[in-house]
Amino acid sequence: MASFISTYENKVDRKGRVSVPAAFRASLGNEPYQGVIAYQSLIDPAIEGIGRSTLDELNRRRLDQSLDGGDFAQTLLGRSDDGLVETIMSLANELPFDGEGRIILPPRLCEHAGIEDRATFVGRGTRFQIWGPDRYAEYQATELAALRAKLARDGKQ
Amino acid sequence: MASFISTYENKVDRKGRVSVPAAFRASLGNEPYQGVIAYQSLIDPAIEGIGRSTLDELNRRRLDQSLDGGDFAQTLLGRSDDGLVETIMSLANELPFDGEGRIILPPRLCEHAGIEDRATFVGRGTRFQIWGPDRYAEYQATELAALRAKLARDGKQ
DNA sequence: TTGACTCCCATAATTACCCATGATATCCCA
DNA sequence: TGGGATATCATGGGTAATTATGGGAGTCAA
Repeated sequence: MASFISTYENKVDRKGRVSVPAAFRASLGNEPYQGVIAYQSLIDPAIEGIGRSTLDELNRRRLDQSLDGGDFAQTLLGRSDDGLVETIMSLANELPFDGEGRIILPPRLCEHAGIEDRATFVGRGTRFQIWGPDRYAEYQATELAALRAKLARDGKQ
Repeated sequence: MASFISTYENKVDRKGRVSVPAAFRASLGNEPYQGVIAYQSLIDPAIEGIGRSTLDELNRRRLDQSLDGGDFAQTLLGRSDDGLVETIMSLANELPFDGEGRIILPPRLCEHAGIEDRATFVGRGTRFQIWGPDRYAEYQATELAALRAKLARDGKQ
């Protein structure tokens, strides 16, 4: 089970390459395919990252579900739900590691996240995110303040 | 498990050929038959695509289901459901790859999807779609807006 | 012959693979 | 415990392979 924790800031070089933090790579472990799946967050101005095996498992279960359920029309025409999974699939990119554990961030994703020459990798447990460093600093400050306020409120009751 | 992800826009040349994105071809993997199964979507103005093995798996399960039910007439004469799957089978085309991984889109399908000189391949996980680029841009914008609205609503609760 | 299609080759751009470096962290042994 | 030797990591650049795309020669049927 992949567990992504901590935060790392790495450089994006002229070819658009970034090193995925070694700890994250280790967390992806012995997956036969070496790389990550990345897609734009629909909530934050950031990139979401997961392991390839997580994606395959998700698709396998979806296919089994429709076939086992005898819902063959769904297998052929899709749209089992609100379309969230299918939309993510269309937005997702397969980013293989090079020999040094780097990936190339597609321009579309960099634009969405406001990433230029530096990228912040943020562990989120089962997934991770990639942010533009400035935006992330700002976001994190807000997030922490909100959480502290919430805890203070709950503590008083 | 074949996982079709990401979105690619490729040219349709004068002979009607389009390159199937290399990532999709890799996803079809070592299937003995090199090519794709394509049929018109009954929901979207687009072409649906799956691998040969997915089609075979689907039909095998349909056969199992009717045989297990002891409904041999159905096995031989058909019409197990509302006819939807059987209609799709009649609409489906087997499109082989040429040496460079291209396919030729049948005129009927191009018409249905509004494809002329460019085609957008959209990964949908277990299947993929082929759209006319303009129509897809429009469709995706709507789809994303709806999802964001839904996520924002759910988040507030 | 005229199309329609398949196979083969050419090319430009992009991407993957290889090796090199400095910095940091880790190990090992006195 | 100290300090040199050894890995590991992030980073940079050059070269080879792959991809998307275009066109021509050959094949088959009408």
